[in-house]
Amino acid sequence: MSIQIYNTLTRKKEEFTPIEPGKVKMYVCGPTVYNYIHIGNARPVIVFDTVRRYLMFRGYDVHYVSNFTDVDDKIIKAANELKEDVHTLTERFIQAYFEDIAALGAEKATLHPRVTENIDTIIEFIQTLIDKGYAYESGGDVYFRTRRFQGYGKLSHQSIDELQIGARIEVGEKKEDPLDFVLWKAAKENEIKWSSPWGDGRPGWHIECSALARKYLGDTLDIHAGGQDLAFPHHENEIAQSEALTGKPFANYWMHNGYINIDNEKMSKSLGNFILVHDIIQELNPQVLRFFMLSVHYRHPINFSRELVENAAKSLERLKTSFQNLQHRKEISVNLGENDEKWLKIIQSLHDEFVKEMDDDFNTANGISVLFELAKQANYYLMEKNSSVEVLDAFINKFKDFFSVLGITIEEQELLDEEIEALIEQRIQARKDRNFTLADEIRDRLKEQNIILEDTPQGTRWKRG
RNA sequence: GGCGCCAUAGCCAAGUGGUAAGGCAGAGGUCUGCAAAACCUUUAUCACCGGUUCGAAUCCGGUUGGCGCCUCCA
Repeated sequence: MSIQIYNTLTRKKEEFTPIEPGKVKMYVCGPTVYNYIHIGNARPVIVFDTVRRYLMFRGYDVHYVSNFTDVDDKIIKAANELKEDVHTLTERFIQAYFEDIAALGAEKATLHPRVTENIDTIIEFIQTLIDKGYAYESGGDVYFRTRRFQGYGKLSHQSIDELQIGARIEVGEKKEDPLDFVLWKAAKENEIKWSSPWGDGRPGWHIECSALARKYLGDTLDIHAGGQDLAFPHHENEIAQSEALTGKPFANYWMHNGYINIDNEKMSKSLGNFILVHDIIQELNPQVLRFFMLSVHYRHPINFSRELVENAAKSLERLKTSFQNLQHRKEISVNLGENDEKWLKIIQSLHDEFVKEMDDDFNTANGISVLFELAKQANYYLMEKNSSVEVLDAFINKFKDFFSVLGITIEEQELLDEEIEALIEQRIQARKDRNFTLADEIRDRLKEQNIILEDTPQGTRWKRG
């Protein structure tokens, strides 16, 4: 079996074959760092981190590059408003970005190149496009000659003439054609700038990804990913730039995640309904947010509301409870399992099922349902009188495997302090003495300290509430 | 106008030709000193109309209702 990926380019699921066996070159468009990321930004972070984790789980060596756009109009505007210099501002939000994605359980990319640290590469890229006749300088700006590139529109499946109708034509236009887009922008007064063959200025919006992807991953990527809204024009323009330059396919597989809606409306700056990750994780477990996002297929829209997230939290709780109960049982179990073979077989079949679901275009929703099946089987197993360490470990490790692919952390239970241990012992004795009044009193007291006790045929177990 | 998406139980959500996964919530039950956790039972002819097929939630056509991109945006 092999991994199937839905490719925006062909609008089909295709078998995934990397350029170099065993190695995946993956590029994900990163944030423009002028503010904290919002939960819409968080979706590709979570989704493609999971894709990466799964590819690694399947044995691939994944080279994952994600850029920082650390200079552009919005950044300059924000810096002016805050009376902060551009670099200080972007550095601040880059650090915030790392904190946010860490909370969301996303690993850092293999590389996080910044635009401002790669100006030379970008200038060189632009110059080559000019030399090849794909770009031209005009009044200090440089533009890409869109119509010159055969195949423009192939990603978004738009014909160039239809695009022409929608294209905005600005007053004082310096373009030869409204479809042309800027590669290099001449600096206005008092703006951050770099010198170039075309005068002082800075890179345009789309060029960085083409230049950085090529510099760090080569002419052709295995996977290029980003939000659906980037497909046009951003990714379309990237293809034009890169393929005009190299004459090779820019990326073999294009992946796009769906939007997040708030109360069934698109989250957008103009509607003012966006939620910052930085804020929401103050009141909401970021792991729950991640689980919530993975419970819907990545290409489908997802609706965000407190109610739905709470629902996700309860679902996740069921899995964690099952996992914790396995661990508790292991602490007090005797190695006496009778049907080990049968249980190990069940676990193996669930593993196979998980792989099958995830192989199918990273269907995390179904992957999670396999986790629930694992929990169900684990709960059945815990109903048995005897249990073996081997089977318990097999369950525990399978939970860990699956959670690790999804990027969900199951924190180990912190040990109890001696005082509480003593109380639990005291209660066990009280129950033996059938002194239930005292037993219940102790249980209530511990509950106030957020320690929940549960009595099972194998003994008393505890968990934090 | 062009390109495209969605409509599945009270809620969320898989499933893209063989007779509806999973979770949450609800109801009833089992276990338990009580509780908790768990387990069992229970809740859908898949927006509507027509067609293709031995057979469709799944394919085709149409209708209705949502929505996205085409312009900075994950």
